[in-house]
Amino acid sequence: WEEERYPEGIKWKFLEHKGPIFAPPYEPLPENVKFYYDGKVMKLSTKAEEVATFFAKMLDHEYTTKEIFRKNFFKDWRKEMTSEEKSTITNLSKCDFTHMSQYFKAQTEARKQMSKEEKQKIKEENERLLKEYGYCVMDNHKERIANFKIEPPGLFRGRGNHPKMGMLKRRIMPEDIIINCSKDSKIPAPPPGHKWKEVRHDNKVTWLVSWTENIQGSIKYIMLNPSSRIKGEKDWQKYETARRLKKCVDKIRNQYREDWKSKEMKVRQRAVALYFIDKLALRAGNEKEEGETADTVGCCSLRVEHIKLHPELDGQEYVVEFDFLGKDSIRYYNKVPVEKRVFKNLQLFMENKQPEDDLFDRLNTSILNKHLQDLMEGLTAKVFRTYNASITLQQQLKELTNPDDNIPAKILSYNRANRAVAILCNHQRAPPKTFEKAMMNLQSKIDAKKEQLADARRELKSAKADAKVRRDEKSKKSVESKKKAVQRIEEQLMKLEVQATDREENKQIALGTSKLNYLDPRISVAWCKKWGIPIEKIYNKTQREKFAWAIDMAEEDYEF
DNA sequence: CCCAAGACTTGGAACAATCTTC
DNA sequence: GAAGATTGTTCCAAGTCTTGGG
Repeated sequence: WEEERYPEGIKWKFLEHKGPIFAPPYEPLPENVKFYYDGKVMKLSTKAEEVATFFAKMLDHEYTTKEIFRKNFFKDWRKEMTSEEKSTITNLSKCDFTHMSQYFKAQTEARKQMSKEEKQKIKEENERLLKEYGYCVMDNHKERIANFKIEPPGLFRGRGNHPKMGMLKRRIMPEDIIINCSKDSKIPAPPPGHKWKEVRHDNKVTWLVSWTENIQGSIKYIMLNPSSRIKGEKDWQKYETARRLKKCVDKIRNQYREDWKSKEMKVRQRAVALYFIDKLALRAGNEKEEGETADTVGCCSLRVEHIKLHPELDGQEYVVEFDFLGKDSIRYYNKVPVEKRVFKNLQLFMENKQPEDDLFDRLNTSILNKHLQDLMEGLTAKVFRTYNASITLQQQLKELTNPDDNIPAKILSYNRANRAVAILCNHQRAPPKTFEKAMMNLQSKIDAKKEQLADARRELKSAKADAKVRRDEKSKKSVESKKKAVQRIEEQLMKLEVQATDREENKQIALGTSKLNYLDPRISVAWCKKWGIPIEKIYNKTQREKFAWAIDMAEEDYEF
C-alpha cells in the first residue's frame, strides 16, 4: 500500500461505501409480560416501554442501585412518557421491572438453546450484512470497515463515577447521519422514507459516516478497520516517530534536568511533568469539563491531593507516592524514588496550596506539547509512552530470552516482557471471576502430571533392571519406549508449570492494550524470526491482519 | 492567545465463538 | 455432546492532539 503519496492532508481520492446499518426497530413486549407500578399492573406506551426495557435488562447490574444512575434514568425516562404515565409514575422505587427482566433472561436462554440450523441461519445473515455493508472502496482497495453498525439506543454507562450514568442514549436516525464519500462514487441510499442529514465529500478526513451523540454532544464516526492501508500507514508512522525520539531522548532528558533549575516557574513545572511522563509513562492529562465526566487526571492535570511526599520511606530517600484515578477511572498507585531536585521542586509547587489545587498550575498539555514540538518535530507527550513501551519490550526480550529454552518457555519470556510494559503503562484488569478456581484446576492438573511422571519413572527403572537381567531385544526396546514416555511427560509437566506461572503473574494485568497500541510490532516479528517462534503464537488472526505491514517488513535483525 | 469542535487513538469489559474435558 | 474454560471479537467510552475561528 505504499504506492502513491498524497499531497499534505489529502487522505484519499476515491471513497465508496454503502452507509451504516441502523439498529433494529423496537419490538414491543408480548401482552403477557407485565410492568407493575406500586404493585399494580400498568400498560406502558411503546416509547415508555422501550426505555423501561433498557433498565430491566440491566436490573442485575450494580449500576441500577446507584443513586446517580437511577436519578438520571428516571429523569430521561419521564421525558418519554405520555402525560398520564408521567402523572402516575412519580417514584422509581415503586416500579417493578422484574417480570420484564425475567422475560429477557428467558429469551437469552432460548437463544442459547437454539438448534444448529437456527444458529447457522443467523450466522449466514450476519455474513450477508458484513459482505454488503462491512466493506468500502478507498482508492484502489477494498477495505474492511471497523464499526459499520450504528450504536443502538440504551442507557449510558460511564466508567467510574460518571455524573451522566443512566442517561438515555437516544436512537440514531438517518436524519442524524452525515455521509462522507467521493463525488464520483455511488452515494449510499438512505432507508426508504428517510434522508441523510448531509452528504459531503471531504477527502481530508478518513471517516465514512458520522453523527452527534446526545450524552456528551460529541461526534461519533465510522472508520476503517486496523488492517486497512490508511490505519496501517498511520500506525507505522507512529512507531517511526517514537524511533526518532530514541535518537534524541538523551538530549531531551539532559534538557529537562537542566530546566529543573530554571528561574521560571513555568519551565520548572514543565520539566518535572515531562520527567514523570518519561519515567512513569503517564498520560498527558488534558483539562476536562467539570461535572461532564468522571473525575480523572493525567500528568498535567494532577492535583496536590494526588501525591504525597516522603523525604524518606522504607529506607529510600525522596519518595513520591502517587494515588489518582487515570483514564477509565483506573487507579494509578505507585511509590517512586525521585531525584532530590524533583522532590524539592514538588515541595515548592505544593506550597500554600489546597489539596484540590492543580499541582502544575502554570502548565497544561498545550504548553507542554508546544515545547516538545520545538525539541523534535512531531513530538507530543504520548510519543514517550510509545517509545518507552517499545524500548522496554526490546530490552526485556533481550534480557529474558534464554536460547536453550523450548518454545513454551520462550513464549513465557515474551509474555513477561509484554507484562513489564503493561505494568509500566498501568494496564490493569479486574481479576477474572473464575480466576481462583481456574488456578486450582491447573494446580491439580500439575499434581496429577507429577504423579504420572513418578509412575513413568518407576516403570522405566524396572524396565531397565529387567533389561539388565534378560539382555534381549524386546526388553531393550521396552526401555527405550519407557524413556521416551518419561521425556514426554516431563515436557508436558513443564508446559503446565509455565502456564501456571504465566497466569498467576497475569492476574491483574491486561496485556492486550500494550500489544495492540504501544509495542512496535516489528520488534515482536523480529524476535519470532530470530528464535524460530511461529508468529501465530504471538499474534492471533486479527492481530496479524493489523500488523501485516510489520510482518512483511521486519527481518530478524530489526532494531527499534 | 483561548476555546470549542473535530478527528483520531487508546481502553477495559461484555459478549460470542471455539476448544477442552468429562 | 453438554458444560465449563479459554480465546477472540465487538462494543463503545474516554483519552490525545489538531484545527479553526474569535
